[in-house]
Amino acid sequence: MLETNVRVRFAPSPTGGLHLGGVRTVLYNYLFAKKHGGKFIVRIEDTDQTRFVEGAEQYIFDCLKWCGMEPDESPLHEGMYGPYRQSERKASYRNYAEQLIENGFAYYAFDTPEELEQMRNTLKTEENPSPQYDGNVRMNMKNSLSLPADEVTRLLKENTRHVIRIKMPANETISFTDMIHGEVSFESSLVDDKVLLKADGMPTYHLAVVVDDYLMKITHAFRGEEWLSSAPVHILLWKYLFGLDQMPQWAHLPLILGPSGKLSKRDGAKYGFPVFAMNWTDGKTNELTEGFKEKGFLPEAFINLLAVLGWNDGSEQELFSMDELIEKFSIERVHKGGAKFDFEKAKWYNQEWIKKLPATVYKSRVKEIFEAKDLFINDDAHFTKVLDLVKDRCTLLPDFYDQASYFFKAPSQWDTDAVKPKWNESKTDFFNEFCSQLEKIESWKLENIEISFKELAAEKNIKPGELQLPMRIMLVGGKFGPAVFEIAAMIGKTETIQRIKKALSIFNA
RNA sequence: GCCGCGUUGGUCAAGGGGUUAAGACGCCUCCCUUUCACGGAGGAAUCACGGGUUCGAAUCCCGUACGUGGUACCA
Repeated sequence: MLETNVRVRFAPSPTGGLHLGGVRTVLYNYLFAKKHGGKFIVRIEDTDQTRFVEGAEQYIFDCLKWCGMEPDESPLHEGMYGPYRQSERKASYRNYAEQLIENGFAYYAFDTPEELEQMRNTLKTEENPSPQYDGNVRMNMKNSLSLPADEVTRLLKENTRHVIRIKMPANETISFTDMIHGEVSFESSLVDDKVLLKADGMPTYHLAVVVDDYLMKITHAFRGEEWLSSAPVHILLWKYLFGLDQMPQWAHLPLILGPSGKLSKRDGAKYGFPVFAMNWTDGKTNELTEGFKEKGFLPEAFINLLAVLGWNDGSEQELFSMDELIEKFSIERVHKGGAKFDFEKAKWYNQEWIKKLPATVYKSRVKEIFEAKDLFINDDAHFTKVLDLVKDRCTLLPDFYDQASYFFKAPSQWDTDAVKPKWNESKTDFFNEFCSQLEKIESWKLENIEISFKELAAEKNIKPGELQLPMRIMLVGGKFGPAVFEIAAMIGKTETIQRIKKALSIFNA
């Protein structure tokens, strides 16, 4: 393998949100490039103006940035092989298409959309619901193969709308070696004469990938498995245009599936999990599709869970940082079969990464969540301490609000059902006296509070355990959170006493 | 319909002729903790089916079923 000049590319069309499968395709490209000291290129495939969506390109770059996968070359950082948007390379494609015609590998086709539809309708049968424009029908259509030469010249001269189609050979077995699937082969007679250049002069994907991969010196082409069926067209184009020896090595990545079949935006709404990397709002319908970021995922976790959805290094390791992935990734170990996305497991990865990373890494994001709920933080160091204290209990970033807001704000509701059944006067008495004891503590530390609490409990002959739960409810409002004395130590003397007194009045009301 | 690709517990998966068929998520039980988690110890649950080949098949071959992608002047 040529390690020195590996060049891979991610080639999205700017038509909407970036979903799981897309991010994983980027990731595998990125990992492969970094592992081999190569370049990771992003090329925007915007050859279909009808599907162009405002803002979609910027959105893609935002997602890549959030994930920590910055391209070496892209429309934003042009390298030596620009431009990096296919719409801006329009001029270069036609020559290649015409070169194919000259060599007998392609032809002009003048059929109108209506004529194409008519052909499909008349040829359609139950056994063949979607007839192709292929070797069987092309001589009955309007193209430079079926029409007399002078007629073709005339049509061309009159600027008749036309496309250029590849002429699939009659009986040829087209095969290639996929880095994941191994040897894959197709019969040329079963593949249709795909359009290469559209009537508006734009190339289709088929022509554009081949030409651009060549021009951009792409060495390895990784893409979703949905492309496997059209691979024979690409192989042929490489053979006709640049030579098979120049062709990149292909890898067709397995699909990521949803709970019931293929993963769709709908699944997200239906099962309550994100499918896009980041929030995406459809410009036309104004419909918002939630992203992993906004759901409260850490990019480290998102990358990790995507990496192992269809790949593993053969060991028992489950948690990988980006650097470890770069070190250990190998395209050959990518699975052949599609994998069903499991949100429960995805959450587990996030929880693991929250535990693993120091709170300083994600503190600003948690702070934003707090602020969105009108809880403002002024002491950052203290905030970090609190987050580190409660992070074992959080799976998604918004969980921090439930797990930590009471450190900054006294509870306004109390789980009285948890205390009332066993509440009595002697306990009221205890807590009243405990408050006076607390007043006397000079060094407000966890141990001192706990000692004071236990000594008083012994004196009053009450089991400390029976008092801890009420105390917890007093301080946090519910049955959750870290050790009570830890909480008391954290919120301070005055606040602790205030909360106990307030709760006492509620419990005894 | 045709073509391509796939198929190890519910999910992600290791293993690729001889294994008690790893591990993880989820689920259940117990321990820790008089909160909730974390952590720890256990448990239930699997080689899609049918034929071959072989002393021996989850592993190799062939069928079938199922899933998935393509079958556009979309990518």
